[in-house]
Amino acid sequence: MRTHHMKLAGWPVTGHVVETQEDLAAFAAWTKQHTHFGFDTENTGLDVYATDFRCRTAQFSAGDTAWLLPVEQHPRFAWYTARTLERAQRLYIHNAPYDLQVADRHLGVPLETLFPKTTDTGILSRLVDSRSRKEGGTGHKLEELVEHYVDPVAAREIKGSVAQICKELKIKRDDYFRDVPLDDDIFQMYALMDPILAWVLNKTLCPKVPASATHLIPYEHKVAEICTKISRRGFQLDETYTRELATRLRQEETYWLMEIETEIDKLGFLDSEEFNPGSTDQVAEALLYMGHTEFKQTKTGKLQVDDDLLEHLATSGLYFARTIKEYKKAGKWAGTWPESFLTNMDAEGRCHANINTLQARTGRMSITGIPAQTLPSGDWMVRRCFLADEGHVIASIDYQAQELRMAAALSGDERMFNAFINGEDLHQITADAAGVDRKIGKMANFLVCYGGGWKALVEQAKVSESIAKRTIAGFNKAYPGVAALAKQLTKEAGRQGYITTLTGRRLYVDAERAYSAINYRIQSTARDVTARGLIKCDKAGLTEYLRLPIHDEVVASLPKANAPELAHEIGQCLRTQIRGVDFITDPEIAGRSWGSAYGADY
DNA sequence: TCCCCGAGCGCC
DNA sequence: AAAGGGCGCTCGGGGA
Repeated sequence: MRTHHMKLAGWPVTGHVVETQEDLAAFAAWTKQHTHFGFDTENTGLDVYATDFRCRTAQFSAGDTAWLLPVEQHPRFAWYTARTLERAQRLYIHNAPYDLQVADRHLGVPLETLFPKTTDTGILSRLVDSRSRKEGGTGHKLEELVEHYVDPVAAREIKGSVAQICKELKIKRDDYFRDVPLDDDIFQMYALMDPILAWVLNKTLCPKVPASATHLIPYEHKVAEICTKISRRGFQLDETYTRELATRLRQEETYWLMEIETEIDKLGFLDSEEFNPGSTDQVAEALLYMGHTEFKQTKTGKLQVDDDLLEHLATSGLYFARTIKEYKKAGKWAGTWPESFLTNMDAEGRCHANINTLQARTGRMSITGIPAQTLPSGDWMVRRCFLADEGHVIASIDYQAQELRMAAALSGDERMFNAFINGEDLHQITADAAGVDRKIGKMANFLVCYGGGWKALVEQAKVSESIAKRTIAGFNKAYPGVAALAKQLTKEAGRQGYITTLTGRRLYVDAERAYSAINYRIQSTARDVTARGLIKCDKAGLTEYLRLPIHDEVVASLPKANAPELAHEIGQCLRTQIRGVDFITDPEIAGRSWGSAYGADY
């Protein structure tokens, strides 16, 4: 057994390392004295479902003492880890979905056993302040939180120690954790400190959760548990189709690259070998040479070359603009979607999206790994990559106008409220109030909920300044309650620096953008509508069918035979009422692939 | 060489 | 009066 003596915020902390099987007796004796543990694992990587993933070590803490077990060295170390996890009454973990998926898949202790007794300090920190470092918050990484709340020096030393070694050895951080020998002192101290920090952060953060939000603590843990179960199940990839799609897009990219070279050669002023069509700067330069001078500027003063401009130039006959547009699109699509799906796929051909249940500053979820929330919806070719399970079909259950209904519920605006009750066309109402097309009325409706003004409408709807002003004024006339709410929340945000949502969540609002407050309240409360729906689905035993939550929509894989009933049941679970406004859902059943919900045959 | 940022674009 | 909100990912480019 090896023992490390360390310091945290001036206090001594002790870390013990199990080195041989004989050391296990001392570890077991220690665990018998405690019921609550900080917990953490070190592993070969971040993708728990990768075929070469291994759990390397497990660490427990109680108060100022921690233990490390070299799980990868002997099954008995893994066995003791699993028994300790099962026996614990309470676990404190930073970013529990990760470590609990490790325990589930690699230590044989299911999520269902551990999540109900876990406190995730990541969740606590987001309830205290949802903002990232960049947005002026504390951030949510372990090191960031420790630096802010516990001990800046220790935070820097811990983080710095590994960073420095990586620099010396000229390796990446990921490689270090995969390859470092488990008897390395620096590694051991780093690993031992983490569960101690989780323990300390729990103590520190709990009392800082605003009173209005304390009831969200168990709720957010339930939401995280459900989403972790969804991640664990994964979404079946159609590997053959996905490979073909990736290949085809790369071929298109190559074709357009050759077309670009031809165009550049024709010009004769640039070397086509040197020209990089992926560089916005160089494309702008080429366009200048071609005599186009009508550029907008980006906020750093560069010439703006976006889709709008290229499309405009292409339709007015400039083939070069077309080639750039198509080249960029093919490459971007290949790399962002099918190729990334194939990289993320596990041995059974399933993709495990990483669902961050409280990622956005409004509490909205985000999905990383496979960027499932950003798949093109105007075209089925990318969504076609994902399949319902064998014998299943895809179902999509989404809320009807979730955010606009939330605007009605939160503002209590009579006209908007009645429009939903009577099934009137909200977009037409705005349009009529301003004397514009329905399409523009619709844009204005969303824009106001996003805190936007007439200038944004000019950009988006391509209308004149006066029409845009008239439309926004029309909205305010049609729905005065929404305008009043926006004003009231802006004032509230300016006065106290934050707003509180209907569910009690505290959201800080930047003083210089206080007008965002209404959007924050709408978006955040809408997020909670979906999250509460997920909890109802879980209680009804439907989680095994869920594949992805996407803001105001849930995607599911349902057994073909009773897909309609199950889709209806999910829809009923998601449905809710707020202040008399009904949040109704549209269950839709498609075919085997997700693409079939967007027009694909299969 | 690595890391961070801006620009651009996909979604709700 | 005016103010478009929230994400993730890719690439190129500049600085360390």
